[in-house]
Amino acid sequence: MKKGAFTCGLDAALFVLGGKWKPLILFHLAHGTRRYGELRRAIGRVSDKVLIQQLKELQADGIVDRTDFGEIPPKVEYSLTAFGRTLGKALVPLCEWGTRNSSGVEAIMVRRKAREHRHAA
Amino acid sequence: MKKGAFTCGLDAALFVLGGKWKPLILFHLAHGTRRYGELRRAIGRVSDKVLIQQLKELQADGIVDRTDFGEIPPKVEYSLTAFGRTLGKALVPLCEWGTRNSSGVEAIMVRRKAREHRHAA
DNA sequence: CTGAATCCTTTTGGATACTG
DNA sequence: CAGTATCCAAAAGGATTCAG
Repeated sequence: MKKGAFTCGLDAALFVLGGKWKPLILFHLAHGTRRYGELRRAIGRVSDKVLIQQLKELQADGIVDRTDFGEIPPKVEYSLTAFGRTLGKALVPLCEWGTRNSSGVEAIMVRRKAREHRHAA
Repeated sequence: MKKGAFTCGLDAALFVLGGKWKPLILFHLAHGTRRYGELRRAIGRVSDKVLIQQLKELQADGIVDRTDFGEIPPKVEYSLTAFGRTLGKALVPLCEWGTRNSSGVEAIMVRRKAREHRHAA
């Protein structure tokens, strides 16, 4: 490894869970194994394409496990690998921060939308 | 507040630091006040436009403070607000995860590039 | 039910040149 | 030094449709 690819560990972590829905996937799988449709409904408004794509990446990256029961009708379960669980744990404080400051963050969201709106005018 | 805008705190936190360089900005400012050019050099390969844009958002969101000394030549300093520091702290475990698993993450990066390359062929 | 394939829109980031 | 303005390329996400 000739060069440090990342300036800090944060970069490395964010590189792994870059993708709009990955953190949410981690969050839901941290609570247990989920079937595909189950996961999709839990996350809500996300397209199959994107969900599948991100699940595949997480799988290729060794974060999630995919178990295909090879049956008809199809049944596939997703869960976290041991590695994935360590990442999930590192995510907890951030999750707690968001929970503690949820009202503050929602205020931020409102202000951002207001700014965008002004800019659109 | 009729609806929970976020399914979990994680979403809220990620909403705030969404943007390629924001985590890195947090990281560098967590170690102290920085002048604009200083920050830019610390981060490395980032354009003025994007850095300024993200700094402005972080400022509008109450994460960073901007102090313009109103002098010639221009001198502007950036630092974290108290709120920003709490977010910085929540980021630490993730940073540590990345550091502990840096080699693993670099391996992931290599494999991803290999996949992209294969796909390009 | 799980997922692949295609097309399309939006968003994001970057290069460059210019200003007080 | 610390930005601003414009233009542009790339990537990411989403809608829809189809298949085993």
